[in-house]
Amino acid sequence: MPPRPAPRLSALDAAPALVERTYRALLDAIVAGELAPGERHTQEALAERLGVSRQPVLQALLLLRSQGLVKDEPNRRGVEVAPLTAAFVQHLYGVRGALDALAARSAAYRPRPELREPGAALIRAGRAAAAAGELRAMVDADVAFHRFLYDAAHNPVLVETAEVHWLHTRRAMATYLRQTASLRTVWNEHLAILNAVVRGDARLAERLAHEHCEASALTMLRAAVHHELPAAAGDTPTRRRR
Amino acid sequence: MPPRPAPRLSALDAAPALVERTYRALLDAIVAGELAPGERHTQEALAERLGVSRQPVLQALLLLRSQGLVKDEPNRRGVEVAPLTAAFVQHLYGVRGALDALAARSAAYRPRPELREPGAALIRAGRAAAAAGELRAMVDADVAFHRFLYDAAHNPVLVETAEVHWLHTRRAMATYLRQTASLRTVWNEHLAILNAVVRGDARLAERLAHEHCEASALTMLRAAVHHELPAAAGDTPTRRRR
DNA sequence: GTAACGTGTTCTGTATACGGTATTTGCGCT
DNA sequence: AGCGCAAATACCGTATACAGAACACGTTAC
Repeated sequence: MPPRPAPRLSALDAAPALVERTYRALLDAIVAGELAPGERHTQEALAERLGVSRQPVLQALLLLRSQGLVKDEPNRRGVEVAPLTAAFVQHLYGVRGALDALAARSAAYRPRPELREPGAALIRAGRAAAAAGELRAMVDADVAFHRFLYDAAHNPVLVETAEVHWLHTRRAMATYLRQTASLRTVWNEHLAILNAVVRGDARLAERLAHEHCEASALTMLRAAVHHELPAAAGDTPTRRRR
Repeated sequence: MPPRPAPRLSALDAAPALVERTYRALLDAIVAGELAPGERHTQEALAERLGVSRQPVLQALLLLRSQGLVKDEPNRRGVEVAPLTAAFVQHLYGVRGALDALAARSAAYRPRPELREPGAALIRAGRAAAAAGELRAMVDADVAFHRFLYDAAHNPVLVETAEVHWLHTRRAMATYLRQTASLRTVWNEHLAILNAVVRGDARLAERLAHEHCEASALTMLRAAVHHELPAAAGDTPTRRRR
C-alpha cells in the first residue's frame, strides 16, 4: 500500500482562534438583540461574561467597530451597540439593491442550468422553514439563498463587499420581523429570480432582484417604523448601569 | 473675566491612537508598494520598523486582513501583502460600477445647484494635478472627486461600503498607472457627471458614472496586464527573507 | 450653600511576559 | 553521504501588568 503523501489539509486552517470565537459570540449577541443599544459595556465585563481575557475582546471590538456594529462611548467609557434606526435600514437596502442587481446580472451572464437544482433546493428549504415559522431558520434560509446568488456571480469582491451587509441585514430582520408573515411570500420572488438566472436572462434577473430588494426594504421599513414609533414614545433612557 | 466654561469640543475625538497610526503607516506602505506581495513579514519586524510594540501591529494587521490587504502566511509564519491581480482589479471595478451608479443616481435625485461650485473646484484641482503630473496628487484628486459624489448621495452606508474599495483602488492606481496619461482625460468625464447631477438628471448621471467606471476599468486593466505579463515571465520567487 | 480642589476609582491603550506549535538546526548512527 | 531524532529557534496568540485620562465624590474654604 503506497504511504499516501499527506495531502496537507492545512489542519482545518490552524485554530478557530479565540478572537474569532469572541467576535462571533458578540456578533450573535448583537444580532439576537441580547446586547442592545443604549447599554454601556466595558471590555472587562464582556470578557468576564465570555470567560476570556480582555485581549480577545479588545480585538473583536476593533472588528465590530470597523463594521459599524458597535461604537465607542464618549470618553473611554466603554462601548455601546450601535442603534439600528429606520434610516439606517433604508440606506442599507439602498446599497443592497445595487449589489443584488449586479449579482443577479453577473450570475445570469450566460444560461446557468447547473444552478437550477441547488437553487431549487435552497428554495424548498426556505419554504419549509417558513412553514415551520422558526424565525431564525427563515432568516438563515433567506441569507443562504442570496449568498448563493452572490456566489453564482463569481465575483469575490462582490461577495466580500456584501458580507458586512448581511450582518446588518440579519440584525435588522431579527429585530423587526417578529411578525414573520412577510418572510413567507419572498420565496416566490426568489424562484422568479432563480429562473431568470438559469435561463441566462440577465436583464430580467437584474430587474427582479432589484424589485425584490425594494419590496423587502418596504416591508422591513414598515415593520421598523411600527417598532420605532412606540419605542420612541416610551424611550427608555438607559444611562446608568447596574 | 468669566472663566470660559470650556465648550467641550470632544478634544478632537480623544487620541489619534497608536493602533490607528500603525494601521495608516502600514496601509500607506502597502499602497505605495513599499511593502510588496511575496515578502514575509513578522509582527516583530514590522513593530521594530515602526518603533512600537507588537500589540498595535497585531491589531492593525487584524484590520488589514479583514479588508483583504494582507493575508496570513501558512503556519503562523508571519503575514504577506495580498497580491494585486488583474482579475481582482476587474472584480473591484465591477462592484464599483454598481456603487458609482447608485451614488450618481442618488445624488441627482433632484437638481443640486449647490454642488456646482464645490464640484467645479475639485475638477479644477484635478486638472491642475494632472497638469503637474504628480501621480500621488492625481490619485488623491480622483478619489476626492468620487468621494464628493458619494457624499452628495447622502447615504452613509454607501459611503462606508465604498471606503474599503477606495483603499484597493488607490493601491491599484499607484501600482499600475505609472504612465499617467490616462488620468488626464478622466476630468472631462467627471465634469459631465457633475453637470448631470447638478441638473438633477438622475438617469444620465447614473449612465455616465457607470460608463466612466467601465472606461477607467479598461485603462486600468490594460495597464495591469502590461504590468503583469512581463512580471509573470520573470516571476521573482521571493521565498527567503533577508 | 456652593465653588474649588484633591483623592480614589474606572477604564482604556500599550507594553511585556508566557506558553505552545511549527520549523529549522545539529548530531549521532548507519 | 543520508536518515532520524532531539534540541534550539522562530512566531504567534493570549494573559497579565502598567500607566495615564476621565470621572465621581468628599472635603475644605468662602
